[in-house]
This record gives sequence, C-alpha cells and structure tokens, in this order.
Amino acid sequence: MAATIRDVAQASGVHVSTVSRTFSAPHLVNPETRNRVLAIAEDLGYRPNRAARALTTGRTHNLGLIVADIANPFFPPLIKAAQAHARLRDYHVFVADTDEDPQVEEELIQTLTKQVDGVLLCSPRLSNRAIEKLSEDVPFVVVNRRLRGMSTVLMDVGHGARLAIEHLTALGHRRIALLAGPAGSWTSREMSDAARAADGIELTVIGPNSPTEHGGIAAAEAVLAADVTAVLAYNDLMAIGLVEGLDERGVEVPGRISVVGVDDIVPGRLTRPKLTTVAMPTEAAGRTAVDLLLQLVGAGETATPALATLATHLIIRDSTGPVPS
Amino acid sequence: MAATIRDVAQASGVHVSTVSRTFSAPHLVNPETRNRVLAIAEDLGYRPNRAARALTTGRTHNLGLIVADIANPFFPPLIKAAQAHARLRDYHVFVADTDEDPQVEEELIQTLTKQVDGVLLCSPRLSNRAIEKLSEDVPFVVVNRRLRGMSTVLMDVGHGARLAIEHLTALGHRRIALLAGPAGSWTSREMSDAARAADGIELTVIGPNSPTEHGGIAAAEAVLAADVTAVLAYNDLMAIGLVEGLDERGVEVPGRISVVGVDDIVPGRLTRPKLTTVAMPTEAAGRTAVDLLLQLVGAGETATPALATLATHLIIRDSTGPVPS
DNA sequence: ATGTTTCGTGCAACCGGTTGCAGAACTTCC
DNA sequence: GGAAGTTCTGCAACCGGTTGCACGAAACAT
Repeated sequence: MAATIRDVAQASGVHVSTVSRTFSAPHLVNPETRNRVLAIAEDLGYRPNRAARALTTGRTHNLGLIVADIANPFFPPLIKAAQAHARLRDYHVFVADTDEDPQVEEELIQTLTKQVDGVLLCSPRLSNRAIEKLSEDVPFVVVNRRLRGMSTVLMDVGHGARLAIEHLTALGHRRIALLAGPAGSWTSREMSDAARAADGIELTVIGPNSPTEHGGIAAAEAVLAADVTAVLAYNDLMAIGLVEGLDERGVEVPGRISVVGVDDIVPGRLTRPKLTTVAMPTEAAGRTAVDLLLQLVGAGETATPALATLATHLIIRDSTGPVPS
Repeated sequence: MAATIRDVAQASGVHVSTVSRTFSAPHLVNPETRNRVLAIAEDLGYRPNRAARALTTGRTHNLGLIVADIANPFFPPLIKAAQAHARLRDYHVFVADTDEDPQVEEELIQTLTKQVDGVLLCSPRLSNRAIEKLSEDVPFVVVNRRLRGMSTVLMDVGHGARLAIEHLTALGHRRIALLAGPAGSWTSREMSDAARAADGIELTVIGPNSPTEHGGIAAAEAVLAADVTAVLAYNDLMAIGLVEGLDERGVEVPGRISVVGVDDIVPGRLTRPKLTTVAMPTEAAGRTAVDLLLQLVGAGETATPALATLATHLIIRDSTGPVPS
C-alpha cells in the first residue's frame, strides 16, 4: 500500500497534523522539523491524496471539460491547450464527449459536479435554461455561446465573417452564399448577422446544414442552384466537403467559385486547393477559459462573471480567387 | 451546499448507513425503506460523492488516459472511444497530454496515480524500465508498445506494412523507400522489420524522421535522391507532407511516385490525391484498452496481463498507381 | 523577574461516505 | 411454544487528509 500521512508521522515522530502542515502550510512548521518530515516522506514515497484532501477543503483541483465531439478537429487544440494550462496551475482535467447529445451532456455534468471545482463547456448543446440551472451546483465557463450572467469565452466570428466578405468583395465577388451551420448555433447566427449587414453584396443563405464534410458535399447542389461566385461556409469541414462536391460536378475552385471556411483546422492546410479560412484562436480560448474558470473558483460566492472576446483573423490561401469574367 | 448522505438520513428518519446501502447495496435494504429514501434523495438532489466513496472503497471510478499529443489527429478518435466506453461502465477519464516529454509523462502518472484506478498509456515515450517501476503503484494498459508482463494493446502495423508493400509490388513497384518514424518507436521498428522481410523489392530506409507533416516535407529531397518509385511513410502526416514536398518540386503523385501512409487520419481522406493508407483500428484500440484495464482493476493483485493485437487493413485511394514506364 | 507575544506542535473533530458486527423483529420449522 | 434462521437496521470505526483551538516553550518588552 502507498504511504499515508500517518506512516510519515509515525516514522518521523511527529503528529499527523504536523505532516499535513508540512505540505499544505509549510510556513507554520519549524524549518528543521519540516526538512526532516520532507526527507522521510520522500523516502517513503509519500504523495498527498488529493481526493482525501478535497473532502475537507472542498477543492478537488480537478476541472471538467465537456465538448460535443472530441474527434471534431476543431476541439483537440483547445483541449490540449486547456489541459496544459490547467496542469501548470496544478489542476487535472476530465475530458468528456457528449456525442452532440444534450441528454448525455446533462448527465455528464451532474456526475462530474462533485468531482471538479469547475466545468468548461464548449459549444454546449444544452438549453440556456438548463445550463443556468446546473450552474447553481458548480462554476461554469462557457465557450462559444453567449450566456448572460455567466463567464464566457467567445471567438469573434462576426468580425471574421466581415473580413472574409471584404476579401471576397475585393476580389470582385458580389453574389455570395452563406452555408449556415446547425440551427441553434450561436456561431452560425453571428456569421449570418455579419453577412447580412455587409454592403454591396447579394447574399443567399443556404441551410441549416450539418456541420460536417458530408453536409458540405450535400450542399454543393444548392450552391450551384444559387448561382453565386463565392461561398462562406460555417466551418472548414463543410468548406472542404463543398470543394469536394463541386469538384465531383466539374466545378473548379477557385476558378469558378471561391470558397472560404472557418476554424483553420489542420486538414484545411493540407487539402488542395489549400483552404482560405477564418482562423479561430482555439488554443487561446482554451487557456482563457481555464483562467476565467479558476478565477471563478477562487472567488467563491462573490464571483463576477467575465466575458472574453478573442480576435479572429483571415488566412488567405488558395481556395479564393478573382471572380470569373 | 449540496445534500449529503446525512441530510438524506435525517430527512427520512433512518441512519446514514441505511442511506449508504440504499445506493451501494440496494438488496440489503427493505424495498419500502429504499423507496422512501430514494424519493427523499431525489427530492434533495442528493448525489453520492465519488471522491468520498473512493476513500473507503479504494475505487475512484476514474481512469487516466495519457497521450503524447492530443492535437495529433491520430489520438482523438482513440480518446473519444475510450472515454465513451469508460462512461458506459460508469468511469470518468482524465486526459493528459505529455507534449512528447518523458519527464512530464512521469510526473503526470505520479500525480494521477492516487486519483485513478488505472492508467492507459498511449505510445509512451518513457523507458520500459520506468514504466515497469510506475506500474507497481497503479495498473497500466499500454497501447502501441510491446511490454512483457503488462497488458498491452497493439495494432498490427507489421501486417499493414506487408499489405501496403504487396499492393505496391502488384502495381509493379520494385524500388521502394520506407520513411521511418522517430528512433525509439515500436511502430517504426515493426514496419521496417516487415518491409525488410519482403521479397523481391529493393528497400531504402530513410530516417529517422520527425513524425509530422514537416518531417515529410523535409524528406522529399532524400526520397528523390533514393531514386524510388514508391514510398511507405511512417504515418499519414508524413505522407501528406511528402506529397506536398514532392509537389513543390514538380513531382507528381502517383504519376511518378506512389505514396502510402499509415493511420487513416481524417485529413488523409480530404487531401488531393486522397491518400492510400494503412487503417489503424484506433476506436477499437481505445475500447479494448479500457476493457483490459477494467479487467485488471477488477482482478486486483491476481491480475494476469493480457495482450490484444488488433488487425489493420489497407485502404486504397488515389496516391498510389502503376509504376511509371 | 514578570507579563506579553510569537512560534511550533498536538489534540480532536470533521469532510462524506462504507462496512463488519450486533441486535431487534419477524419467519420458519419441529 | 421454543430454537434456529432471515431480514433489516443501527452503531461506530475507518478511509486520508485538514484545521480551529489550546497549550507549553522561547523571545521580547518593561
């Protein structure tokens, strides 16, 4: 069995409380005693049991990170960044995948609640109402969804959409289609609001669509029917699918139609043509979300929700070009 | 504050032990009492505290999953599958990223040890020695590395490599290069063993290389110098990079050189030409690893290490073709 | 020399559960 | 009708830590 605090106490001839303090409040114990205890602890391979500690302190030093789909290339960089950032602050993170199912999401949060100090909710599928309810039990930070009264990390996709459209209009495009995402998506709404507000273009909104490669392929027909020269897609996966669908129909990108995606996921850099896209600050979002969450955790009841909006930028590659004459 | 077992006990006029048993050994309590307790628990929103339970039972119902790099597209499907499979068995999983650093890996395992019932180690960078040492403290299942005396999940990449080479020879290729992976990699050794054993081909081994897109780009020069007509790359990322590097030099794939990757990651399906590749059963590996681990956890000291070898298969797409005449 | 702080440590209760043991109430059997 | 089981519940110790409180010793002030 692994050494406990009592083993260390016995071996060093002090009371358990002294050993405890050696680790959790070193300044309260005599340097001499402390060193002796530390040496013996080291010797016995003692490591404090975080779960036991959590029982009295109420701090588990764990975070929960809930995403809709781990395998969606958008998330791994965020997970990685969040996890690394948390680790620096001595936090471990549970990662859970809801498979896009709100029901699963809710259950997950409930069973996780007791084991974590806070939960990071990325692109939640749950209703605002449900989230607010659950947030009574555990601090939340929500990524990619606006929720008043709650700490939030947003990526300014509206701005990104404007940049994309400016880029397209500079290339001479006037008739532009927006391939919308899933119905309830905040991101999708932001994008279409931005696109609708753009001057001097004729916008066709196609969708809602499934935010997958398949959704993009399926939309190719509708894009052709819309008779546009450029398309802004909800995300890169759809954009890639669309390029594929257009290719199957002998339509060249960017020769006949220009395509812009959103997210800047890895595959987009590898396809041909390489995808022009709105880069999302996913790593920064992961780090920021952890920071906000720990801030919330530290503040306890007096917590003030914070809102962080992260900038996006346009990466121009090869899937956009001048409007065909 | 969240309701505890004592709140429920008080509210239902029974002793805490009865409440405890209602949840952890229902058959020991009178159905009538049980229902009353359950109703009141429901009412109070009571949920057992897993950490507290772990203290006495020694079972945390948590697993640790350690990978070298979450953002490497190879891992997310495995993580997703493992996590989903664990959840069905009422286990949560900590996911941690070592950033390819053995030091970090070791620390991570140590701090995680007390909080989990077992650890899944995917493509570990740690020495066998270190892993064996650490395995005294917590059950391990190792994925993608052969380690005697320890439960292991392997993907039969040797077989995959043979399939790939058969495919290439059937197309007429004789001079083939193997783009090796990192030096210590078990997978890389398996592949080169298989390739060396193949009959009737002239093999050039290039490497070790960094297992990234960049490594592939960098290897393009060496591939051309080797004067081969086909290349088997350590993984898809490298294969994609190689195709890119060759393209920059005006070399057509598969027109002049055929390229086969390994892993079947998502981007490979999206590039052009679409990548011929050896598909790895990553989801199955994740599930199998969880099964083996839980089996180990259940068995306690009497655990018998098991070995699972998962089949790979070849997916023929567009990056391979007949040898140029 | 005495009174007041400061410092270091021990004591014991507590966090939220689990579990071996014991005993009460109720059955079953002869 | 009493002995022997069953079934259900309570008691209390325990898991591995933390922490408020008390107390003795040393350091300081007067």
